[in-house]
Amino acid sequence: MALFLSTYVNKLDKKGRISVPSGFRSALAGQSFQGVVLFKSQKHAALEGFPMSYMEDISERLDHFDLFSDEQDDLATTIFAQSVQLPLDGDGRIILPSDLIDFAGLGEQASFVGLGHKFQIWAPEKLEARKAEAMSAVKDKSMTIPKNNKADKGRA
Amino acid sequence: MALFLSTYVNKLDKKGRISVPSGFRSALAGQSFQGVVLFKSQKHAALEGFPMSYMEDISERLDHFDLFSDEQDDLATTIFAQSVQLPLDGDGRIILPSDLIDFAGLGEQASFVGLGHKFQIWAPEKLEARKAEAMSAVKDKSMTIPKNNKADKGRA
DNA sequence: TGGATATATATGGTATATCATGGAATTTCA
DNA sequence: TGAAATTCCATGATATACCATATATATCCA
Repeated sequence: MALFLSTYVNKLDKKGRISVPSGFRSALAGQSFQGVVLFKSQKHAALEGFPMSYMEDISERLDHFDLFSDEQDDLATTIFAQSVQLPLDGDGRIILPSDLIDFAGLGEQASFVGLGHKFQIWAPEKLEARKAEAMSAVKDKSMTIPKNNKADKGRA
Repeated sequence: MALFLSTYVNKLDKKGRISVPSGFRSALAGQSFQGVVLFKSQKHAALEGFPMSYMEDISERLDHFDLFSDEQDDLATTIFAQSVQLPLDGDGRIILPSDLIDFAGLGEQASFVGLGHKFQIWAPEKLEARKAEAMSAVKDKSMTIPKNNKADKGRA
């Protein structure tokens, strides 16, 4: 599997430890860094999750700005400074830092939400509201998915 | 790890000694010079930090200016002439020169801020405001991350 | 088809290694 | 020979690796 798909609810233990769903782990196969990168969502009380390769990609793209430019500085501070790198332990778990647990309002459980090349982590209660909201937005605005532009294929 | 990620707060002792976060040290693995290069930021009361290999990259960028042009001369003087090379000691620490400590306004603690290929060192109090500023700038100006231009690949 | 056995995943607990930090000892250089 | 810088060592806190169990899923054989 190359994509993060569907939703899984797993338990968070006292030490902040939680299993990454097996399907998500296989999406990470072949990565140089066996683990995930997380940061606080700008829009929701949730965490954004990426594979390391995606962060490296972002870093390269930021190099297209002038060094020390406002854009490079602001974007890098917003993205990289706030992100944490969490390695998988031998059993496929990660340890969530307590400030991220607080930010997302996680209790005994957390939902892993697959979103293709990235995923999110939510408190299960809050996720329900979010899903309803997303579905009604798609419906009301009759949203559709754009054509795939082949010329663009290199980077999603 | 190939990138400088997240923010770590470490202690500065009386001799100006401070631990480089372990994650940052592994980003330096494989470098010919085991240590970092620091210089004063032009925009902030903070220090800019790079691995030695990246300084060569900066040097290449300066080659885009004409030799002996004002720009090249000024930038080179600002960056290269001011930078200090700090080796890691046996325990992964560096010693900050006192003028850099004063410039950044560091007290008992200092924050290492990961920004991808580079990092910054801040007084923790000042960093909070900076992060808020960066986040609102990204939001207000609707900054986005440029697509990766493959034609550019040779030099990022 | 049914039962039994294997495989993989999620989860809980414990032992071990690493890291950050403070201080002392030794070296270097003026 | 004195001051500064570098190296070395000790320690508590924290994070990492390890092991054990349970639950579910898949496989195999009779």
